[in-house]
Amino acid sequence: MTDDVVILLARASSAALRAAHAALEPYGLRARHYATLRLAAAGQGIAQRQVAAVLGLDPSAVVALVDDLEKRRLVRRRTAPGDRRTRLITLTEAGLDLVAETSDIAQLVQARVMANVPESRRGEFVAMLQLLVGGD
Amino acid sequence: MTDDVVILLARASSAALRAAHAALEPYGLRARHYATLRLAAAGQGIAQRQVAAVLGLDPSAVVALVDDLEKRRLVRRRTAPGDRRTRLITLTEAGLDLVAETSDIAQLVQARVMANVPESRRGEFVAMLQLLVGGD
DNA sequence: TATTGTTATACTCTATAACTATA
DNA sequence: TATAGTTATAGAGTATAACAATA
Repeated sequence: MTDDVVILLARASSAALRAAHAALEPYGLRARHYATLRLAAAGQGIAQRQVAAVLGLDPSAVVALVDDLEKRRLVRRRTAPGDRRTRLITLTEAGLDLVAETSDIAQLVQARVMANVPESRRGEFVAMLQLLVGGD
Repeated sequence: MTDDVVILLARASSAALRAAHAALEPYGLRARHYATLRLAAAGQGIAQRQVAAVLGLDPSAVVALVDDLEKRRLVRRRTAPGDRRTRLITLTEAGLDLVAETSDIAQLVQARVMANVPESRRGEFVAMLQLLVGGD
């Protein structure tokens, strides 16, 4: 088994994405769409810039992402009060319903992705990943 | 900071790939090309199937990968003695030189990728990643 | 001047299926 | 029948630059 962390991360990430996509396929969602819905569900909506920062995407990729969700009437873009440049992504009724309906999927996928990591060490693993991607 | 392991792995992986590509750019190599050279450097060469398995790529992607390296005269395809279906990837003189010349890059990239993980815990982190991607 | 979002584009990567030659 | 490699192709993702509106 290789100990090259670049290769290991690439393999782990692609396996995790495959697991997420398999679980979300019945709902016609990709991992990043689902993550965006969950981000928008917390609080009063979220700016596209924040989605880009959290998911590690280019802002231009978030435009396409939100376009998809808007076409499916799962989210709406609202102009942020206080800064008219910023668009806040908020859930529609249908979006709220979908998030509620799929609330257990995120945990299921996490457990499946880390199935080979002893349960007692998963918190530790996630904490180290958080350190690695940056302390914000 | 999110604790979603799918998102964290995606971010970590893309950051690691960016670091690897930045370090390898002067040599005109991508991470997967460099990894393949190092795999071929160990032992009597490596079958394309093995490259696919180690790097987590589809075999058809490895064809393109090896084509690139062959065009640059860094590797050769040799028919495996004992199984004429299998092509063993072996380094040319130029390939050997390049691997020697860049022998410190892999370690440098690893250190850079895990810069925010305490040095004493990096071994642990890599071990958990190895568990996660599968016990082979 | 700097930031948010947008459009357009070129490039890379991924996934799949069909094919060959060998076993 | 099964496996290693190959070809072709469509779809998804990535990276970049330029632009409008707003701060």
